[in-house]
Amino acid sequence: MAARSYGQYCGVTTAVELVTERWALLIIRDLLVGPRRYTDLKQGLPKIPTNILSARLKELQEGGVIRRVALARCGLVYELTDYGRELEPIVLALGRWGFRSMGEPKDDDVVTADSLTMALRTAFRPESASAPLDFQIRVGPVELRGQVRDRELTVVQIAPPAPPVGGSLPSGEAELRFATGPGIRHLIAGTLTPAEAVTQGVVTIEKGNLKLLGRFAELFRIEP
Amino acid sequence: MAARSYGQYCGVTTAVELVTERWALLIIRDLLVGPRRYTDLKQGLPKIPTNILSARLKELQEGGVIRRVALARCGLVYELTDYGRELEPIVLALGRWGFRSMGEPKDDDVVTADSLTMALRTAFRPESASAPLDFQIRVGPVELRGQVRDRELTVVQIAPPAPPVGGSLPSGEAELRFATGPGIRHLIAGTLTPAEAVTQGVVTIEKGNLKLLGRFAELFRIEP
DNA sequence: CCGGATCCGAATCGATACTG
DNA sequence: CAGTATCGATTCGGATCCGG
Repeated sequence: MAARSYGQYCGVTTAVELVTERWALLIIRDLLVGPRRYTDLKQGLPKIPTNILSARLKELQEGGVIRRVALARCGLVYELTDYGRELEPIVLALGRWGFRSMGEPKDDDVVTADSLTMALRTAFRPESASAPLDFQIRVGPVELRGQVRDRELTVVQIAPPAPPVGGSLPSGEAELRFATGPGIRHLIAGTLTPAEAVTQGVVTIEKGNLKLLGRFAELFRIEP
Repeated sequence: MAARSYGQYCGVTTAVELVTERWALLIIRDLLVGPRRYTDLKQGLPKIPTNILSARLKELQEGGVIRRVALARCGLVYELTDYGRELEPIVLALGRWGFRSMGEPKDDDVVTADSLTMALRTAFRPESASAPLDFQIRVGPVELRGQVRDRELTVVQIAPPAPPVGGSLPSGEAELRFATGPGIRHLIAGTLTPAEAVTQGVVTIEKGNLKLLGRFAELFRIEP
């Protein structure tokens, strides 16, 4: 199992050995949203083979990046250690960087709740978040509730059938609710105005108006 | 060749597909120091198979991360594109993060000029660099000249036999010159004082004094 | 259903040899 | 110098199976 060594004594190399093996950073991405059980991770990473998931979880534990915790009569969860959580700015920066290389999605590409949550976090610009905003975004079956307060973003995942586990839904209704798809990236990139996004069907406003969508587009942006 | 897809439409996933395949980030690390020819990369990454180096260089070009440039009658070099250079803060952050997990070096671990250059960059703290410093550090056969001016660090590699290619050596002599080994990480981590490092043989001062080594230790630090 | 372990074919990687 | 070619060693992917 021991990762084949790169044979260098160097911090970058050590980090690379710890977290860049196949699937490892995506596991970390999902754990940055919150603790997850084995099955959650498997669902959030539909294409990961179970033996690889097992192996990575084991390696990440040995590396001190994640921890396996038994919840009181609620099963097991994996969560990031403090050390692992320090990867957050790195993963967010990678997401921002990679965003600019996203082409069109392939046919079987999926958007998961965790990946969309992290995508919102990567695109969030605190410096533009002087005013609060409550919104709800839906991409396929994934629905998220976002709340911006005091230049901070909170995202809660809305489970399709049951109410959310753990965290409580922010009280009150979202001012803005919209459905969208892959084309949302043009709004985030600034290559489509909110008005264009709506007229071209990239975004469908279910509640609220263009002005609120404009606020959203100011808050979440990754420029080239 | 085609990297097996992770099947997710997400910026983090895109970045992971572009730069986390085996050896890719180490190639990028070395190119962050400067343009390198194929043979330079091969020497700086002694354990990389040549077919993998070829494959990665090809993939990174296709991803727009690096570029292949023909130098006027001087052969070919690979260099980062502007897009690729934006990975610099990410690689530096990864190096800082990984530093804290570096144990003792394995027997066949090497320290290369490029890895040591980047290590200095990862550990450099501009906020502590109010005063200038000229130093020269040697680890095994690798010798580097560092210059701190206006809270900025410049590192030049000193080739063992011939004078450095391209950049010119900073004029004047270094105030501080020392030889060291893997144990230097204890000085960087702050778990060894400069005095202890010298008395324990971790650092051998060849020119300058303990006070100057103390300045070095303030400038280059990664705390737990 | 949760949390994996096992097995096996396919793809990738590593080491070496070789070439324009 | 700048890579290709080859081939055995590893790892990955997909499916199945198992204990609680």
